[in-house]
Amino acid sequence: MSDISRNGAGGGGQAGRIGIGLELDDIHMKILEVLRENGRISVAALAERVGISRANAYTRFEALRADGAIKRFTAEIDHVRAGLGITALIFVTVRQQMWKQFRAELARMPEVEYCAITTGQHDAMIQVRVSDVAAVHSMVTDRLANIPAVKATETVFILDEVLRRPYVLPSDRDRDRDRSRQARRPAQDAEGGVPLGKMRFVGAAEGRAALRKDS
Amino acid sequence: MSDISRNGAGGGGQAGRIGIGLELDDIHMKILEVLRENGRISVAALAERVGISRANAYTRFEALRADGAIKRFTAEIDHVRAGLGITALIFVTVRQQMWKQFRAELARMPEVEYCAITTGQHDAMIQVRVSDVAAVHSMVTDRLANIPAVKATETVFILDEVLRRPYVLPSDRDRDRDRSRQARRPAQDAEGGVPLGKMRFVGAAEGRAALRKDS
DNA sequence: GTTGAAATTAGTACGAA
DNA sequence: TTCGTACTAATTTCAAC
Repeated sequence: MSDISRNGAGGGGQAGRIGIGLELDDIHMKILEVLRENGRISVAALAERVGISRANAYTRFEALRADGAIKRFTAEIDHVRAGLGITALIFVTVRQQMWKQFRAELARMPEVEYCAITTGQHDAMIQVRVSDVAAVHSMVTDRLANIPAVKATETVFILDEVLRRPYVLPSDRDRDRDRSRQARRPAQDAEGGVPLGKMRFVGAAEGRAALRKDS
Repeated sequence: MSDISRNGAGGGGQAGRIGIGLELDDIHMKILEVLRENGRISVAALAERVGISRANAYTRFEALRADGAIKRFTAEIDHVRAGLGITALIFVTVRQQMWKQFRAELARMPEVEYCAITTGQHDAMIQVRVSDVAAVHSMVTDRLANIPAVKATETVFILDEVLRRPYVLPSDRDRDRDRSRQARRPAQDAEGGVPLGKMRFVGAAEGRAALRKDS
């Protein structure tokens, strides 16, 4: 329930994969598509929606679960209704060689919903859900500041969550690419190249690349 | 499937709520707790785990769904296994009075998994999942840069996802507060106050507060 | 809000294509 | 592998308490 890095969920991609697992074909993808929208659908209904037999659906369903392609099923909760109306992002600069401690402390903070290690100015981004702004303040100044591993933080509040897709899959991209061929390419070609404003890519700070796994 | 702001998911809290809906008691919370960990559990098993009768569980389950406290059930997919090994965060500065266009364009980008409007230096943060780094580059320079509403972007890569909780609930905080009373308070009191390093809170830029809903 | 029994549906096993 | 079917177990609905 805490450390999901063993699933290779990080951006690196080459971490923690022993063997390929199963090859995912189009039908597997279709199954994932249905399941991400409706995690409680019965396997029978699932079979019908993707156009395979019930027995086949059970086999594939189990295979996807066993392989880890499906990590778990979950209910999406409305945080406001549940009493957690405030969401904040805290960008954390972590002292080198103290990641392990930082991760351990994170696990002890139930208000942390998500934490990712990033490139750029800061080392990690954590998303917290709390009941009021005071709780954010206390979270940052009392709890995070007390962790030796934490060098500095920067906090922003989330004013609105515009979009949350259950899970993005490659098939979405394909659909989009098809759309792009008809509608979007012309617009790009008309400009004769890639337009650029103030687009910044921010690389990793210092020698952090080697520290990815429990350093 | 796209705009979740009507659920009042934003940090503001006072947005979009017509009436209170149902009062959530401890048992409701327990149900949510179980369901966020195992979205496919049968209602019968759920009833047993929270210590109520099946009929009661069915009633409450339906009520939570109808009320919107449970927004949907979903399967968590391993993006790497599904072919999307790269995750990036793109911080976007949006031209004022063009939020509507920005949101519309977002909906057309299937690789965007999450988008939140934030306070601070940038106006929005979007999380994208793609198959390779080139796709991030093309996403930023070709697609985002082509949107007039986008003034500037800043991109960081996610190296590792340390933690993802299905959903944070207030009961977690309670449990934590109990733990704190025994273990954590002394440490704080011993220091005689709130310690402070380089902790920054970043407020909203310009006059963005008024623009929260479809401006 | 609970229990128990009927109706429905889900999950499993296995032979055939 | 996949499909179809028959079998068994479980879930959901609905009744009375």
